[in-house]
Amino acid sequence: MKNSEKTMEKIVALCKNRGYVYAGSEIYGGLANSWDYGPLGVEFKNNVKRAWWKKFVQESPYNVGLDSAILMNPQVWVASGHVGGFSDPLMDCRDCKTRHRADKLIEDQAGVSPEGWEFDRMQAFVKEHNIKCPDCGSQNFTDIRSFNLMFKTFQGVTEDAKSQLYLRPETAQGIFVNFANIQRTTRKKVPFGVAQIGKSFRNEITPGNFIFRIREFEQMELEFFCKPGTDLEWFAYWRKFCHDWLLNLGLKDENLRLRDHEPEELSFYSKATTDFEFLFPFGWGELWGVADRTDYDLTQHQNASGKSLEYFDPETNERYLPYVVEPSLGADRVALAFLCDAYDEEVVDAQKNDTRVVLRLHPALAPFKACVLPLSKKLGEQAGKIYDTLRGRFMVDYDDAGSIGKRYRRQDEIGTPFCITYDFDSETDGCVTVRDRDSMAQERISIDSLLDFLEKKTAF
RNA sequence: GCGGGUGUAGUUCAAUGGUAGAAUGCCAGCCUUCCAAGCUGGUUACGUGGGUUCGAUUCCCAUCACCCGCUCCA
Repeated sequence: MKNSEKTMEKIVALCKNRGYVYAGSEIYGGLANSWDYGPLGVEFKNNVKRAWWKKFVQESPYNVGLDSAILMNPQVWVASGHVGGFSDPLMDCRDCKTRHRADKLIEDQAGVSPEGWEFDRMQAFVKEHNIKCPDCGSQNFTDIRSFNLMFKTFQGVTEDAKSQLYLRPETAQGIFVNFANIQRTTRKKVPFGVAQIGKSFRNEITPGNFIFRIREFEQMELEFFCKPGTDLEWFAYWRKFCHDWLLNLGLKDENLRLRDHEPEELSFYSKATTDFEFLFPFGWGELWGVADRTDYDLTQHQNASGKSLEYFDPETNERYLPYVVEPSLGADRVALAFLCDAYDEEVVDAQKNDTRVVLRLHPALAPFKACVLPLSKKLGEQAGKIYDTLRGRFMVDYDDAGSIGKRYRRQDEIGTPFCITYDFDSETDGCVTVRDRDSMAQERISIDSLLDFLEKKTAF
């Protein structure tokens, strides 16, 4: 099908109807932009995470894993810059109803950098210098409001300010504060990396687009520590590594673009950044940010904590703060990208207006690797034995309801790569028919070789 | 959060100031020897809370959610 025929409505509907993703808290009227992964969704997302972990940790000679706490000492967020800098000064134009960042308007129109200013000062400046709405020219702005993107919560049963904490807005800081622990205990030498998968929370001003921008989301981050001066080489290395990972899992290159940030676009801590963007039905959206963060984070934490985070290089007898290359991927986003990329409607018979919906997921990502189908309900007992055997090693489904064609279609729609049909000859010849989701080709193979077959076909 | 629109079975759509119908899906049974078959039966809805009214799914208000813009960046 054409990209233009793919719509979010279709994909969201499939997700809801088949048990990939449901609206959160639905029986209570829902909760804005919260989504629950259903039985199929959790398998799928786990497969995405597993595929990432395998490439970035298990198979990597450089990297080790970590699972740090969501709640951290609040000083972490002061040092990282999130408490001060993670809130945007926003004001709305009362006339044309557009929203703007006050600091950007000041910079654009007055040529003054308001970095570090209090909101009151910015607001006074906007009035004094006749800053205008860039859309309609009006000066009729609302007051500047602060939108701190961090979720606040409390530790302990009393809700006083002393025990106020934040839910982490990124997993990266858990890695930075553990840098010395990990280096010492693993005896890793620079260059090495620390990978982490976990939930993060941001009070996004405007979430939306299904699971693309949600307030509670999951990140898959790698912080790769290297010697200063080698950082740009490693940046290029990980940029390609990430690209290959996406392509090997079947993401179409034509729906992907790598956008290198212009120098003026770079974050204050970053020396180089590449955004991996995917062409969603709603447009290009960022999937993966690969950034050279220099020694910004380790410097901040070393200064704020007073603990040395320097690395001693035994080969050169030097001490230095490593530079960091950070490929940071949104798990929900990349899962959505795989879903959108895989979604297909194939016309089977144009005259009968017959189309089948196929989710062409990489077999390693598909929730079910196979579905066992008895050709007739009378064959249920024997087919059930095959199902029991396969279940021990793979996520497999079983379906005996309806015609065989209908059952194939059901599996196509949820992305199951193989259907295994037990028929009236199976008892005598010890073979079953394996039907391929994408080609619809059928192959007769022996029951004994099914495990090996699936092992080979669904590996990543 | 602001402005505009929407809200009836799982889904797609009806009707109505006197409590709702269809198609499809789903479940069960019969039938069926490899690509949405057929027959029979069954299941399921007025987002939530107020108000007006003898009575509201229908009118009004609020709230919640969704869609489109503003904003963002994993």
